[in-house]
Amino acid sequence: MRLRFAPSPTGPLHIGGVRTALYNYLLAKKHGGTFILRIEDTDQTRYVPGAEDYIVEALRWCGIMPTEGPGIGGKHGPYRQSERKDRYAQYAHQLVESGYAYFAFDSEDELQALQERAMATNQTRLIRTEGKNSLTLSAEEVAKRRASGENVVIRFLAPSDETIIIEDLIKGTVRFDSNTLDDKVLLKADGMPTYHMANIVDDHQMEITHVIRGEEWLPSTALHSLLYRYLGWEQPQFAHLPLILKPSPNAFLNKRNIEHFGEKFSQEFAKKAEGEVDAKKVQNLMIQYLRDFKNLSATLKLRDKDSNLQKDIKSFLKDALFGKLSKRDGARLGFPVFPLLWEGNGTEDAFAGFRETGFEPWAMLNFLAFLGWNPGTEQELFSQDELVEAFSLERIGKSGARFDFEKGRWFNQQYVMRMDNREIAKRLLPLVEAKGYAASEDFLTDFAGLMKERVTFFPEFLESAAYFFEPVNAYDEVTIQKRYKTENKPHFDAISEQLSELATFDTAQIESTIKGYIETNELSFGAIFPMLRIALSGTTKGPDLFGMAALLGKEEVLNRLKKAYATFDAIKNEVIS
RNA sequence: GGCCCCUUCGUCUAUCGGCUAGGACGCCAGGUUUUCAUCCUGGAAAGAGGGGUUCGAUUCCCCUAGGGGCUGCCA
Repeated sequence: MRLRFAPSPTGPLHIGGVRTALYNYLLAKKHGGTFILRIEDTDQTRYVPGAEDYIVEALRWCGIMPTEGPGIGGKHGPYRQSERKDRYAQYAHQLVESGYAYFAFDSEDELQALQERAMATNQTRLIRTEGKNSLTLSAEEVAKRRASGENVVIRFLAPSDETIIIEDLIKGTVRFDSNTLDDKVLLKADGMPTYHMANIVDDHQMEITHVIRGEEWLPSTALHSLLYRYLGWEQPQFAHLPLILKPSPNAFLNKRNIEHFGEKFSQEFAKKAEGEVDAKKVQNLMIQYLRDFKNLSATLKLRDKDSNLQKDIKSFLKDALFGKLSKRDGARLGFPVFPLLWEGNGTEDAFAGFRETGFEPWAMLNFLAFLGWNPGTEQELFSQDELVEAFSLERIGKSGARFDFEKGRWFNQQYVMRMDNREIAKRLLPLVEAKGYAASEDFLTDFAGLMKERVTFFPEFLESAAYFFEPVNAYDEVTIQKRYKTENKPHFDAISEQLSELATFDTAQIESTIKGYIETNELSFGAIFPMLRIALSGTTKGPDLFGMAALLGKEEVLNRLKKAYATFDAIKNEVIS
């Protein structure tokens, strides 16, 4: 079994691509097959420097590295299509010779006119019958045009009156009427193949047995199947994955934020619109539509009585709110749609990454795996090995799955909570150093034990518990004003005193000391605990008070208590005066 | 416009003709707890509509509607 992931280096690899790579990887791994990376860079105009490196780095971070690919090696290389350029032309010409393809010489303008007319009149063969090509021109003319080196492409000659049947491993039997197929370009004027040609040749030569790819390829699979047949090659098995869709609008739209989104969308609309637009009017209309967020798709339906502006706005909102998950959605909705940060050129082209957000790679993959697949059991958390074992194509669903970032958060939280404390400590070390803090691995291990149930993403360890690494710089004044009583000051001093006398400053000792003091003096926990907590951390939120104190250490605790009580009085006095 | 795919709670989904329609995220309520979080218990929440087939349809078929994709010398 040989499977390939074949992205195009036109930008960062997005999350849908990662899922496709994952499914390919899982299936290969499960059946002892080979997982191959192939770079589909046949469009020189869309090549983006750094994109290929990004793809490889992303796969590496995810832990789903191919065993054949560019920079990796393998017997079926090279693995960049630009480096296999020579291989494609001969097959395109072979198809011409065997009558399954033809030369075409149409100019860009002619072609566009033909395509528009074809669409308007539902004809699929206009380019063939009315264009300039080796079917309509004389042999001399064709020879002359080919010799002159003018704009020549090779087009597929779609057959008539055939039914093409694809047995898709996910979608089942899919039928196409060959009369609805148009004559796709196979070999471009620059000598490069199109995706269709390159993909067939490479999959054949690389002995790919299973093509697992996004559903957007399903319509062109009829063409691919025909190409295999006409070239006399056995075709691989196909499996077309359901798409990952944008989050449901009513998952993030609510009464409070429609103004915000109205403003955001109207700015985007203005940027896209040509000519002047009445910004205020656009924004108001958008908000009006958005207000009906519970049945937006009905609201956004175009009506005859709508003005052109209304229609434009509705179309814009429909594109922005429905359909395939796109790179823009991340910035719009505040979550990453790429595995790694992509810096690009300027802010418009920069995108956040799951890695930088603090995701564990396998948590992200576990989350992505469930977007379109499920094991049929109630298990949701899978180790890498378990997922390889459980995965199968049969359990991939047919319908598109909406991206739900909240669920993604939950997956990561589960991973963090289950992670070994020392493992967390090791991962925290570089983050700690980057912040300029000093902490040992042992300290961080205990710290992880205290904090991991309170954290969703790694950076939060340091953000929500910075007080373990630096002095408390702000106290929760509201709570102090409410709960702190100056007359309890002697008690706090006495607690400090008792703590200072502890020989072993551990969680149990600290707990029994403080609790013992409260009980013997008939105080309430509520009068003491919150104040101690604020004294040590500045906030009422946080891990177990005694564990926190133990980790901080006796000296630090006594210092913090001393400093805090002085400040508490000042805060309390401020309020009174 | 044409072609193709899809349709169970807000979201991800289970169900392969017998269903009081199950689970998870999120939400709400309660409990445990020194706070927060975790954890536990409970709750609201779904089979797009219409026809068939069948003793029986969420499950099979058809139509309609809705959603999605493709329709590029992009992949």
